[in-house]
Amino acid sequence: MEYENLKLNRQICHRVYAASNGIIRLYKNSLDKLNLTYPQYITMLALWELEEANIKEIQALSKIDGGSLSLILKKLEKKKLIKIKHSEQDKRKKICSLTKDGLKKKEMAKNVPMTMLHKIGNFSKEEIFEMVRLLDKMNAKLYPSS
Amino acid sequence: MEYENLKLNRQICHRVYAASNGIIRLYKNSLDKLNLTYPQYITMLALWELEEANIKEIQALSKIDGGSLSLILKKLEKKKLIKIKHSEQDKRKKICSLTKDGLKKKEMAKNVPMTMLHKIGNFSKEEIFEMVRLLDKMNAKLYPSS
DNA sequence: TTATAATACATTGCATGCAAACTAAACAAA
DNA sequence: TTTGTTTAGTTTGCATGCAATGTATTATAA
Repeated sequence: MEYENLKLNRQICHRVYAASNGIIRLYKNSLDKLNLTYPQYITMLALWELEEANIKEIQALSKIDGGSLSLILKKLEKKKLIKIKHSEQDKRKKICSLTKDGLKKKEMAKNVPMTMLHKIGNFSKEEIFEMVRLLDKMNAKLYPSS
Repeated sequence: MEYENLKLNRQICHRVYAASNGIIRLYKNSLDKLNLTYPQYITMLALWELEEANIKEIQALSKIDGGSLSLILKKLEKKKLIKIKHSEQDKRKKICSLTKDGLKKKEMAKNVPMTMLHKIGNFSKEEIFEMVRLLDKMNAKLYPSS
């Protein structure tokens, strides 16, 4: 059939799209308790890991685009979870770091990943490993820089 | 380490999120030529498949939420790709169907799926099959109704 | 039959996602 | 040094994504 490839159940892309939206929706319960949206949570994950970083570094790790990140960081600053200061060496750069509250939130978020992993399905270790491998292969193509 | 699970490279969810955004960005080139955004394209895929359907049916197949879909369908109607009429049997329902232009666009979109599949990586048939299986397992949990 | 609940959509408010345009600072070449 | 260019971030405009609210319309229970 000429149009067979256009059927939705043939689309990997649509599955990823649906999964991503579904996962974010599922996170909402846990993240509401932390007073974080999903992209804000991803940004905090990056900062909990880097501790101190400029925006470009956060962008590279979080894979959130600069425009969105700019706004997200401002909101996190307003929530007093992070501090933003200008770099002395390079005044174009801004350096983000955690506040005490931001670090405290890390403790509160400790169990979120495991909770979520269970919620998205009963995957075996092998399945998770394979899923990670396949998604990494895809993301390597989608984000050539990183 | 207590916080090891919070590292971004441990997150399946973040990989899916990054992949979804990356894929949509990648689609843009192809979809610009069709004058469709990604969600509009997904909606058209659903209608090319269903030919005629009410909003709830489109929602079930496309997995786009009702609020967004409502607006997307209006835009597709404005582009003269679809027609929207009220159901006679049940006046709450709206029936969407393709116009000639909408059907013509199907022909123009014919090769988009294959083009995109190549762009997201060199996956073997087995890898694609496994990816589909794993994503379907996840989406079954995320969209229990469908 | 009438009050009540459920259903199908529409609308609203807020938070991205993203391309494009813009600003300021650092670099590089002539 | 002066000019042109790259880099780091910001801002803007448009299109979702989504929960919550609102509105008809239909189905149901008393």
